Amino acid sequence: MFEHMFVDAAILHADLDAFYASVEQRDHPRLRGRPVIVGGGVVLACSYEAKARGVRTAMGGRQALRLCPDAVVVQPRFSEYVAASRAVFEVFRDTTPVVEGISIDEAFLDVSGLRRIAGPPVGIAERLRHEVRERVGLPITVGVARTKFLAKVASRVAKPDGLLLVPPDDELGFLHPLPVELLWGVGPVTSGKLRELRITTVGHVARLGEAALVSIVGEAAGRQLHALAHNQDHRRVQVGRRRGSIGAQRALGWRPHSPEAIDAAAVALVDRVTRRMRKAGRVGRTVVLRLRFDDLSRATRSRTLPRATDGTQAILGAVRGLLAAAQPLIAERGITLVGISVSNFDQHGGVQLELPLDGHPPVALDATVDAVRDRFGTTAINRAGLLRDDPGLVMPMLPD
DNA sequence: TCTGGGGTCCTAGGACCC
DNA sequence: TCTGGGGTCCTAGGACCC
Repeated sequence: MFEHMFVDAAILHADLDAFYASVEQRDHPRLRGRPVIVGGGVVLACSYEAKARGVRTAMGGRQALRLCPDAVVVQPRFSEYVAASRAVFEVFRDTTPVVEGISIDEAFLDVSGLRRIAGPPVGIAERLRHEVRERVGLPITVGVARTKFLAKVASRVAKPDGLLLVPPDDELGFLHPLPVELLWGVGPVTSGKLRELRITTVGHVARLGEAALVSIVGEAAGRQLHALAHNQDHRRVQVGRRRGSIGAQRALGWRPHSPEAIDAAAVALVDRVTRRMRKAGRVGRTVVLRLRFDDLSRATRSRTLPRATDGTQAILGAVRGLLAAAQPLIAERGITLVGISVSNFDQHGGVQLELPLDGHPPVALDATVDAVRDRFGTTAINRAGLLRDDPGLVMPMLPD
């Protein structure tokens, strides 16, 4: 009985292929079939024709053109990408209400409950790919599996423009031969550590004890790697997760910068971030200043305010204080990038529900709370309170 | 003319509290 | 003379992800 529930679980990981570059190829037929690089100074995205020549995201534009001299370089059009993303997410939500967006071009979909009305998951995935192609004109790869992790790995293996089901009866057979780099949380550093120890496949990781892994990569990462390598992943697809920070940054280039120029950049960043906060209805307490220097070293300086705010002046004040404190560092190393972010969000800038008491039995209240959780994430509501003197019921959104 | 612009999560030490 | 156990919050840094 219980087993049955897990066997039936079906998760889709849907991931647009070379997203920005595909939008450009869609909108400009002359780019189709050609190596396309989006972004000049640095490669923001590249088409599969460019990838085949060794071009990679985040690569310097110079190096990219050396590898692929006939590439077409186009300037990014972010508003077009946002519009395309919205259209794709509409297709996702037409497929199932349980959609967890991961980024502009990627989401998990839980289709477990849809078998009766929509058929087996692979069919749903096929139709999803078809719909995205028809309605938005973009190629998308879908991984289908019983867990998030397997679905994500499947889409990576199936790229580009593919579909792959991890058969529930041979998950380990699929997983263990794969390179360790496909495990979540294994980047260049961890990969290096593991490869030095001749641990190159997921199967090798699975043969290690948890304690050994923890001693190599640390507590949390070690536990996670151990679990994933043993195909344990109980995370659910979460609807409506809210982000925990809002930030902006700007590269300044290599020439020296006067304090006034740095301050002007900071003012612009604070303005951008606080506008986004007000639009999103978020107020935050922790302000982080991020710096990068001539020698590529980095530093962060942070300050936590006594109360949450989205006010330009309050946050600018904090940023200026942090900048002043970092002045010796800036003078010594030379600054090439400045960024800020605000986190530690309070919720009462967000959502407040007021319900009349009359005719609202606890069941209706629960349903409302669940609806808000679905919309704003499971941590959006942490306490519900009854205010006696108030004509209605007020549920403040409090932090954990 | 050597690297963008977003984010998440974890670790570790210090201050402080019970 | 010698040192427990548990917790929270803040700061700084780092790894990783898209």
